[in-house]
Amino acid sequence: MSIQARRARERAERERLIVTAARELAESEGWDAVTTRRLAEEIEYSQPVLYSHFKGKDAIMAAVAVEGFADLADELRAARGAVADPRKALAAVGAAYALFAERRPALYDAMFTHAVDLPFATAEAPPALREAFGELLETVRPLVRDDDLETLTETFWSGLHGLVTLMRNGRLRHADHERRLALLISRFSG
Amino acid sequence: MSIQARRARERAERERLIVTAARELAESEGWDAVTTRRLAEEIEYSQPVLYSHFKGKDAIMAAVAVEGFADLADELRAARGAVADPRKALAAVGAAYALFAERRPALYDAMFTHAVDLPFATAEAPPALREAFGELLETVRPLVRDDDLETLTETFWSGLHGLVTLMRNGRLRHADHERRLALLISRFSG
DNA sequence: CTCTCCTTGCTAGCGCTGCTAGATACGGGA
DNA sequence: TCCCGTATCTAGCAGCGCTAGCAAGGAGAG
Repeated sequence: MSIQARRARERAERERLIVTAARELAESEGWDAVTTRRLAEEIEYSQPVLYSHFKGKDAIMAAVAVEGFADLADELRAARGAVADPRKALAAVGAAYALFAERRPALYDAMFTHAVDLPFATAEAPPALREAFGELLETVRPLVRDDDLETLTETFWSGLHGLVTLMRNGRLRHADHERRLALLISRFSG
Repeated sequence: MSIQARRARERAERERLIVTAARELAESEGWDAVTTRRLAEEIEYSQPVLYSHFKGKDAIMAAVAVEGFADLADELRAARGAVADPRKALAAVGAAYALFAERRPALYDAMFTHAVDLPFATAEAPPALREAFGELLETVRPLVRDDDLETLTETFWSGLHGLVTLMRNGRLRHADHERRLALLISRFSG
């Protein structure tokens, strides 16, 4: 029994190793550099080992994305907890969100641009995803009057997501980033 | 002289053929189906011909994206022109934007998800891109007091873009799409 | 302690991708 | 009619995600 336990443990460790390697490689050289051959070399195993852990490359990226959502949730929670006033909390969380996307573009891409088949707005969504959205939800809650909390949060989130993605693709003037962010937050503070 | 003119004309026609084929193939079967071999077969020429017109596949996608921006500009202009009241115009343009993204997802992807190296918020941006943004700008203009027209337009645009992209990737509950759109517009109408 | 079996990871290769070098055929100008 | 430049094609390269089938290792039975 304990032999199987050890094997299961080692397997789990190697799975974490794969996800971590994929994430670090993507963050340092971009997702184009994350090929199955390169990834296999990085973890010092052969290619087919990857497929004994994940269905395919997409599944590895999805696993990285889930990690990303956990990180995002952490950062949003920290930002929200640091400020007492609800309006300032909204601003802090919005800024934290934008900063996350700016500092970890590859991770953000995995979370939103790739990994489309990750279940999200359903009951089967991984806990990390629900948690990240939950942080936004709790930030918006004190500011909403009616019962449209979820809808309002989704809309605010869309605003943030639009800002950071258009920004990253050079669609917006780089200089006015802070002003756009402040403007978005002000429109959702009332 | 006229021989060269004819040749140049034929060349231009074939270039249009390539872009149109790429666009139709992407819209009917998705961008994954748009391979250089498939595209060559579609236009009834060999693969290398594509490279005598465009630097690579990305350049073809960028050309499709520019066409997309022209289409988007047309639809936004029509929506804006159909309504006199500025607030209703904002709603109409916002709805037209969302409808464009919903009805032509492959085209929207080419414009925003792919074709990242397309110059946008600079002087070198293709006219179609400036025109599409200009439509949003003119829609927002009557509603703005201060001199933050560009920043406000960019922020509103980000909101729309965020809504449609998160929506398309299953990140938002499908049912409340209209309410989110209305909410975004209301926040930018005041 | 030895033998057997099963698990585990490897080598090799398939069909595809974007892209290009070199050969070929075609058509205008002398 | 011949020549030459251009335009186009055939064939192939390196790399991709993924997998079939083989070899080696350790666990369990006698």
